[in-house]
Amino acid sequence: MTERDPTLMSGIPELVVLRLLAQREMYGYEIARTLRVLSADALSLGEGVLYPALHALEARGLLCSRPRQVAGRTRIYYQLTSRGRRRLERVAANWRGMSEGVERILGAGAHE
Amino acid sequence: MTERDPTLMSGIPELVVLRLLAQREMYGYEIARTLRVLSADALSLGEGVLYPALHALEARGLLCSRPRQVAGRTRIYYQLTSRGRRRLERVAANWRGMSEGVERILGAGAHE
DNA sequence: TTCTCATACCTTGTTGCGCGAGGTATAGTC
DNA sequence: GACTATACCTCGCGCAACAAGGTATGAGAA
Repeated sequence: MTERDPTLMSGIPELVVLRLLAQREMYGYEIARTLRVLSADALSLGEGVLYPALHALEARGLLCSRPRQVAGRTRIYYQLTSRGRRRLERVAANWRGMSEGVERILGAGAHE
Repeated sequence: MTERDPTLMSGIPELVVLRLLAQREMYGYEIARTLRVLSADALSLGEGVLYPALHALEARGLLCSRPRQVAGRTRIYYQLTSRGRRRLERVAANWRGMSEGVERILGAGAHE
């Protein structure tokens, strides 16, 4: 199955989740917290976004998970698969292209 | 009626259209062309995106339009209203926040 | 004890947006 | 007479983001 592109927009949850997990294994709640901290609240994925996203990503074979008991609580740790790593490169490149495009539009007209 | 935020994502068509029209009056086909050129094809809104977007923006009072006959063809020129101008500031600020957030995530981990 | 807060997971339903695929019409060129 | 560029439009699909809800544990305060 060929991986579809997010055509143009969005896919930010996918992008940032893949990016964080590219560094180290993390569990859902931790991802949410890290995202909030790193982005200074500019990016805060609600749990209604995050968890479904994680499940979808795993179903697509981009992540794999394993549960772990820590202090009586269940955490589900996710890590990137090799497919996930390749996917990250794609969506990151995509983001950059789009982002630069927008910046050019926003910056245009300086020569008025 | 209070203007809703695009919560987190997207709204790029709205953003770039408002931004272009902030500079000068333009018609739909011209907007599409300009977008393609300025962004070096990174941003190309299909007509199935652009025209509905223009209509929606006008319906929300952010644009106003006037038809003009040029060389036997009808062009519909759009320009920003003052509400549109205010809206542009909002969505542009929004974009920057979001964009910087993403960049921080993408750039994170350099200290590994 | 009970209350509340932080941790940690989850699902359901709605909505709106981006998009592809189509459709109309004129002007000019080959 | 066909083809391209200009110039507008609509319908309908799919999906992703979101809000709002739900479960359960552990720790500390009241």
